[in-house]
Amino acid sequence: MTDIKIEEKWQRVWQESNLFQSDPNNKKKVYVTVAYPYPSGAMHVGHGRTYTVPDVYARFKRMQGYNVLFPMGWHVTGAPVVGIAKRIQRQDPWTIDIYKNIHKVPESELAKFTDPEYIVKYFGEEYHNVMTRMGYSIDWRREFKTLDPHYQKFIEWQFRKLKNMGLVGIGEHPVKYCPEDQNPVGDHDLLEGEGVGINELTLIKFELDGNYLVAATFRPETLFGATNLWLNPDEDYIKIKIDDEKWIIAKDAYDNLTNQKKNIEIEGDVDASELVGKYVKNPLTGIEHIVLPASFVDPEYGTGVVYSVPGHAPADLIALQDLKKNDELLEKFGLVEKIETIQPVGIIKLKDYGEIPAQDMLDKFDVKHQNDPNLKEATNEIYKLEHAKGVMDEKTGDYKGYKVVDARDEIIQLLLNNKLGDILFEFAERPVICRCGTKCVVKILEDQWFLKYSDEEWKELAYQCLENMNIIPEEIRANFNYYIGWLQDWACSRRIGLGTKLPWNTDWLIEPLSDSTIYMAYYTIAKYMNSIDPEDLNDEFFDEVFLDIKSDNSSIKIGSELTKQMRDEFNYWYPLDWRLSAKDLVGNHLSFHMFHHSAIFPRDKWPQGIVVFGMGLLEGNKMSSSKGNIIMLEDAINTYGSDVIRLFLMSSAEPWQDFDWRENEVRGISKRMEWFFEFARRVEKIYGSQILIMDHLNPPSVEQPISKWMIAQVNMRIKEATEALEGFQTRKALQDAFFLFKKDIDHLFYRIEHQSEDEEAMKEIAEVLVYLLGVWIRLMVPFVPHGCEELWNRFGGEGLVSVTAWPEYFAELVDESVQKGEEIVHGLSQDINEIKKVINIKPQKIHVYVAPEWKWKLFEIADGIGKPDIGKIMQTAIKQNIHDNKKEIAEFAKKIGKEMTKMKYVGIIDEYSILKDSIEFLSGEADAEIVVYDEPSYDPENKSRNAMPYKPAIYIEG
RNA sequence: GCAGGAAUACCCGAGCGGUCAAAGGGGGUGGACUCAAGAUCCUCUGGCGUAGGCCUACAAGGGUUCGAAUCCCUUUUCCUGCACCA
Repeated sequence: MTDIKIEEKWQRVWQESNLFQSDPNNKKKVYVTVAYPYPSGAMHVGHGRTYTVPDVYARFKRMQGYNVLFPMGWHVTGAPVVGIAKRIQRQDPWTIDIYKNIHKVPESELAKFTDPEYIVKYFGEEYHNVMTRMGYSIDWRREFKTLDPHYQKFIEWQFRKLKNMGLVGIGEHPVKYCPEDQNPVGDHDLLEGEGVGINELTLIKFELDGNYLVAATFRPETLFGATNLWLNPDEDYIKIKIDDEKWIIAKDAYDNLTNQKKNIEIEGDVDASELVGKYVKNPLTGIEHIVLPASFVDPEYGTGVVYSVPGHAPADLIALQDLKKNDELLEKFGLVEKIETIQPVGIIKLKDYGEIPAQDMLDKFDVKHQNDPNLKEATNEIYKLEHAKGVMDEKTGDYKGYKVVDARDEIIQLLLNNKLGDILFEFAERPVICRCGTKCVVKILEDQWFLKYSDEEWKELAYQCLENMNIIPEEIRANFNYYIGWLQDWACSRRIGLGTKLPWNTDWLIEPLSDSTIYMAYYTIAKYMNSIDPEDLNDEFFDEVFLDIKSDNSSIKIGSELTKQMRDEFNYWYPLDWRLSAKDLVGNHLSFHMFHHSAIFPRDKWPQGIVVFGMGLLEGNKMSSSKGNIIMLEDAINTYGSDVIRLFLMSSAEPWQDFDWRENEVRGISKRMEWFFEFARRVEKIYGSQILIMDHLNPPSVEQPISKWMIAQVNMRIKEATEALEGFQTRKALQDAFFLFKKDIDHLFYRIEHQSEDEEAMKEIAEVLVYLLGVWIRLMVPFVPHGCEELWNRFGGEGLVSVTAWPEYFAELVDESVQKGEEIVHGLSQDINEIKKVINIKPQKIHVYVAPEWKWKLFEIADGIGKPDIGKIMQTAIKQNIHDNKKEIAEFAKKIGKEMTKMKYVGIIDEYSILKDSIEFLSGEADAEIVVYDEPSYDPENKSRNAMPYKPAIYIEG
């Protein structure tokens, strides 16, 4: 690893020389941002990856000569730390344990964590420190917190703007809610019921003596097939007064209802048994239905009142059948005669099913009784089928021929318009339990403010924004398209948490995903804010800076010179070139990013590109701080040094893929990096005197094939790595710039081992090595900045390598025939070894024959034809009269048919001299004398006929 | 359920019509070096083979093509998101 002292030294040098403070100038700019962190805990290695990627890119672009802006801020708005502070306050052992042992917060600091703002301040500073220790090239002058008053002015401006454009609305909204905490809850607040959705049920009012038995249903269209109501006589029911109506519902259903309806009062208990046997009126058909007892009715679900459609609901049908068999119960409620007349009614036609589809489902799933577990599946199946394919039949009057979905929508409207029904929200699954242990309910929040992402014109702008963006990886584009279409109105106001107040209604806070959509614009002027009174930041000011909207000078309180400077700076950096964020933010943050930019800014300021991150794993398992399955970045730095961590994180997966932190592989990377530094020492030794790297930035001119080969490889690696980095492919870039580069060098050393005493040859090699070293240091700077800075300094590099030019790539040096030549030598050596292994003899002498000229010609002909068309190859060859022996041509042409597709033809190569040149190496490898022939003057077994271009023939003498 | 994506050798992963028995890393094997361990370097890591070859392979099945891990269809399995958590 790079010594931590050395890393710190360079970090100091960078900061002191203001290397990463970027201001507008004449150069071309690149502006890259990554999602600012929500600092509610310490930074772990997953965060390390997230912030290293933009740093690598920023460093790369800086070396290419761009003026690069890479800023950072802290997203401290939101509710989580409020909850954390509360839990710390009440000494919750689980929370205290995590903060003490996982986040390593000292006791004295922990005491202050009862203040949520202190928590984000504490971890904001910790992030800043760790980011500095990681060597990130951030312009810290632009650092801010989202609670800074200046930023809040910016957010207020943004929201007023959106509201004036008619893109903010007000309405009702159902949420998961904890009655104990009196707060909406998110998935992370739950002990149980994560990811459970909220369904919308229709309430149907069945009149009974001036009261209503109110049933909840997903399928109001089945009202036409209703035969009776179900109550559970074992449960408690109550009468409530709601507005002017009296409803009868289960007692357990009250909690949910009371959070969704206004003006509710409990009037008293109702004995369900007394209702059994009475008749209620169907609000849609006017038909009277009897109330019957059923044990399957769950008093907590819906209203605890169910209307029965035995024709289409398997549960109702089986319950009815059970009841008919239950003489005891029938006796008890005096239902014996009344029940006889109740028969299922089919009202929805379904292909391949009979008159009573519910019966078919009972049979299909073999449901035995109303508490049978298979019942749920039967219900789901028929629901899906009828929803998708069902058609209303003649018993449904006006709705005859309607598709189920359409009939349902119309019936809901009809019921609501005539006050015959209502809406109730309910969890799709239960239980949903808050961390405090309380059962959650669905609550309707009123006066909820929305961002109207459903607005068609706004969507259109977002689509256009997307269309002109670079998306990495490109496959994610389809997701964006989908999400932009799918997004509905987004509740953007909250009661709880830290944040900016809604400017027109200060009872509400702006929700955190909504206050972080265009803040990249704010970075461009953030460095000016120290000298500005936030109260002077009015809308006219922001309009002028960000939108070039001029207003009369009197309304802007900032000096016109300064205002202009900020406007120019914004116009210089914007549009944003790259936005980096996590994969799970595609459907919200990143999409909002496009929505808001496209609404507020003119087209030339719309964002240009997005890079999406994958997740982090630890030894194959998901990282999770709550489960303690996590490695803190600071600990990792102390163990390995930040260069190793950067190199590991960038090489183990591409940014958008999941990476896996494996201790074993991190150690492997550490060794590899050591090799890199060791290489520098080796070069120094071979070179023999002080290296002045500035004199070797360009490739030396060389004679030996192996030197030429090495220089070709280096330039190829430069090209590949550069292209990879342009597309944020850090892993591929490192494959080329590091792993394959190292392999090439290994090969070089291996190949020249035998000539280490040859002074003349080694002099040339030394030149090559010093050139290699200079290239390699520069290629590695974005990944391993500290170590490279140190090497650059040691070998007389001018200035800081962090701002030295990226290595140049010389296309003309990537000579395919040079590369092919080395491939031939290597391939020959492998072939010899393979034959040795197969024939199992100790060779005395190995004879090598290169292909005669006519074979090369034939190869060229075949290459020109392009297809393995033997006939055509033959014809052309004979016409050109390349060889006398037609039989040999035929034989060889056949061989070519097979071989030509297997190798890349790069033209004629002087194999003879290449092999001659490599005899020492080859005989060392084969452990035998090697003789190379351009004519087969000695060939007792006629092996020379096997010779092919790029594949010399071999004869091994035992 | 809806939407998007993925399936490659012991593991992670590259490859996206011929140069593929398939890059690179990890792990394993044998060897060099060493008193030894470690580190480092080299070899091998589907099967068979007394001449560089052959056979079987890239989830399964089918198809297009002179030729498919790569293109098309079907099936199976897995992952991610689905709204108020940033």
